[in-house]
Amino acid sequence: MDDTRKSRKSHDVQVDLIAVLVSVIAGAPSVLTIRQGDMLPSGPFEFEHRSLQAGLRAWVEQQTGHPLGYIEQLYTFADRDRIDNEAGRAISISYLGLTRAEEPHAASAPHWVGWYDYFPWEDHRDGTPPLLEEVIQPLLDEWAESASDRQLRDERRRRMASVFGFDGERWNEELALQRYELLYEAGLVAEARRRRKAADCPRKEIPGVAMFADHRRILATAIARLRTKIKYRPMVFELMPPVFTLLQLQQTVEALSGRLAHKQNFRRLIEQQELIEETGEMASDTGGRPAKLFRFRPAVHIQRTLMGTRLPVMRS
Amino acid sequence: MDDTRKSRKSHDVQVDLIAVLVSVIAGAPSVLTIRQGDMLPSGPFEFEHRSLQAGLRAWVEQQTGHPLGYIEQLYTFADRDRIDNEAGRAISISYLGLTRAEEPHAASAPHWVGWYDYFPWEDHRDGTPPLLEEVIQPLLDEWAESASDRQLRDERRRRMASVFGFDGERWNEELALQRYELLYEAGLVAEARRRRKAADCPRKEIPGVAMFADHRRILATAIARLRTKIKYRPMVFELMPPVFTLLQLQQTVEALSGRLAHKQNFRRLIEQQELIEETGEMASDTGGRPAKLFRFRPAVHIQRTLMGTRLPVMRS
DNA sequence: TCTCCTTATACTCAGCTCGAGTATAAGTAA
DNA sequence: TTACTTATACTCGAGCTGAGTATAAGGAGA
Repeated sequence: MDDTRKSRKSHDVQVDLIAVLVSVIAGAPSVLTIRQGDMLPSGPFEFEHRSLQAGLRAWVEQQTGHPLGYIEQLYTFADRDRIDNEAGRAISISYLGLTRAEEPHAASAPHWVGWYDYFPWEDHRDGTPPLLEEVIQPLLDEWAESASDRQLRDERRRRMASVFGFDGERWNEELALQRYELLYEAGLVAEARRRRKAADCPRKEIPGVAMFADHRRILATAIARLRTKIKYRPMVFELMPPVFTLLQLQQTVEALSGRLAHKQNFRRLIEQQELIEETGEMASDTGGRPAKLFRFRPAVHIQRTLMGTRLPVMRS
Repeated sequence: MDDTRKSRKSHDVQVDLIAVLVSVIAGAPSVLTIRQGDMLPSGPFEFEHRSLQAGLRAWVEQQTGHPLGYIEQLYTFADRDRIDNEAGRAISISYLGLTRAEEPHAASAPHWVGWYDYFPWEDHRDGTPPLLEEVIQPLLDEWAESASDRQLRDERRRRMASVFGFDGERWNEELALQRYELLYEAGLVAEARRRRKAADCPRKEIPGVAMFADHRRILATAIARLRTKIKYRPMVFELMPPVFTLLQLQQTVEALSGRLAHKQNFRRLIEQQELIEETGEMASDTGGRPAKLFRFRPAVHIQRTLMGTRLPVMRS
C-alpha cells in the first residue's frame, strides 16, 4: 500500500445495496417495492455477505420473498437525498434485475408497482401524454423565466427542449434520468421540495408518486439504462416466459421503451437476428388469427453479453 | 428505516476510489499510474470528502499532481484480488477520466503508461498481433483440453472463439474485459497465478505487464467502456486539443479502438454529424497536402450526454 | 523545374438497413 | 355470412455504409 494510505486510519463508510427488480406484468413494466411502493428493497452490505450480489440477494429475499434472477450493477450513489446523515457517509450500490412476470399470489404477495405510476410522463404508447403540455411545460417555463439572468434562462430553455422534446425536438425515451433530474432541479417533484425551504419551491408539484430518499432517482436511472441497453443487447429475454408469440415480445419491448413499434418491421428485425426459433406450436387465444409460438435459442442465453440486438421504435 | 435495518449495527466498510485517467500521447492511449505503472491513482473515501468525485480528485492530484477533467463512474468492485483482507471488506469505486495529452515536463512528470503495454493483444492497428496466434491461442487450447469433461471443454472453446475471434469469428474490440477475464480464468496472467498454488498454474504466462491487486482488471473495464461508448457518444473531444485536423481525430479514435478506420468514410461521418467546424486555418506540417483545421462546436460540449455520434471502424 | 511521395479531399456505386405501407391469411363473434 | 381481430408476407424508396476511384496540393530530391 501507498504510504499515504497506510498511515491514516480512515473512517469506514456505511454501504447500502439497493435493487431495482423489473418485471412486465399485464403490459405494465413494474418494480418490486417494499412499504407499499415507497422504497426499493435494500439493506446494508455486511460482513457475512460473500459478495455484493450475494448481499443483495439476501436482502431482497428477506424483504420480499422474491428470488433474484439476472442482475447487473447499475450505479453507485453517494449522499444525495440522504436523510440521516449525522454519523457518517452513506453509499448506495444499486443493481438492476430482470425477472419473469409471475401471477401475484395472495397474502405475502410482494408489492409490484407499475413504473409509470412514478413517472407518468414517460409512457408514450398512446401518444404524448397531455400531462406534458398541460402541466409540465408551463411549470418548467415558469422555472426558466425565474432564472436570474438571460443566459441561464436560455440554457434552461435549451435543456427543457432537448430533454422533454419540446419546441419541435424529438422525444427520446432514453433520457428518463435527465428528465427526472431536470424536474428535481426545478423543484417540481416532492423529493426536491422536502429538502428546500417552502419559499424556494414553485407553487405546484407535478403528478407522479414520490419515494423514500433518492429511490425514485435510482429507478429513473434503471429505466434509462434498460431503455438504452434493450436496443443493442438481448435483455428482454429475461422478462419473457419460455414460450411466447411475437406480439407478446413486441408488447414487452413497447412497455419498457414507452413507445410503440411498427409490427411488421419488428418481426423482420427479430427474425433476421436468429435470436429465436419456432416451437412448432400455435397460440390460439390471440383474438385473431393464431400466432406461432417461439422460444429463445439456447445460444442466446450463453452469449448474452456478446451479441448485439437491434430493436425498432416508431418515430412519430 | 426498516426495522431490520435499524436494529442491527452493521459493520462499516472500507471504500476506495480508483481513477483510470486516459490520454492519447503520441498515438498511444495511455493511463496515468503511480509506482512506475504498477498502480492506478487511488485512495480511501474519507469523511472530509464532500462527494465521491471530490474525494477522487483530491487523491489523484495528491498522488500525481494531475488535475481531473471530465470523469464518469465506471464500476464498483468488491473483493476480487484484494490482498489485505483480514480486517473487513474493501470496495473500490472506479472512475474513468479523459484528459488532453500534455507534454510530460521533466522531474515530477506523472507516469503515463501506454495501455497496450498491459494488453499487447488488444492493439490491432497493424493487423492481428502475432502474439494471438502464436502464444495465446495455443495456451488457451491447452486450457480447454484440460477441462474435466467434454461439455466444459466445448464451452471453453466457444468462449475462446467468440471473445478472441478465433476459428473465423470476427474480432470485437469491445470485448477487452471478457478477454482479460478469460485469460485470468485460464491462469495465464500474473494476477491469477499469484493467487493459486503453483501446481494449479499452466506452465507459461503471456506477455503484458501486470499490476497491483485488481487494477489491471479495472483498466480492462475502462478500455471496454471507452471503446463501446466512443461509438455513440462524442467522448473523443475530451482527448483532443482545441484545434486539430481530421487525421489527428481519426488517429485518436484508432488508438483507442485498436483498429484502423477508413479515411474517406471517417471524414464523411464526422462532417455529417455537425460536431465540428472549420477554424479557417490550415495545418501545413502534415507531410503532404496541408489539412484544414477544425474545432468542436460549442454546443457539443454542453449536449455531451444527449447527442449521438457514430464512428466507423474497418471490418477486415 | 520536374518527378515522386505523402496526405487531403471529393465523388461514385452497389448492397444493405429501415421506415412505412399494401396485401393476404386465418382465426372469433354477432 | 359479415365484420373485426391479429398474423404474416412482400414491396418500395430513402438513406446509410463499406469500399473504392479520382484529383488536389504540399514537400523532398534529382
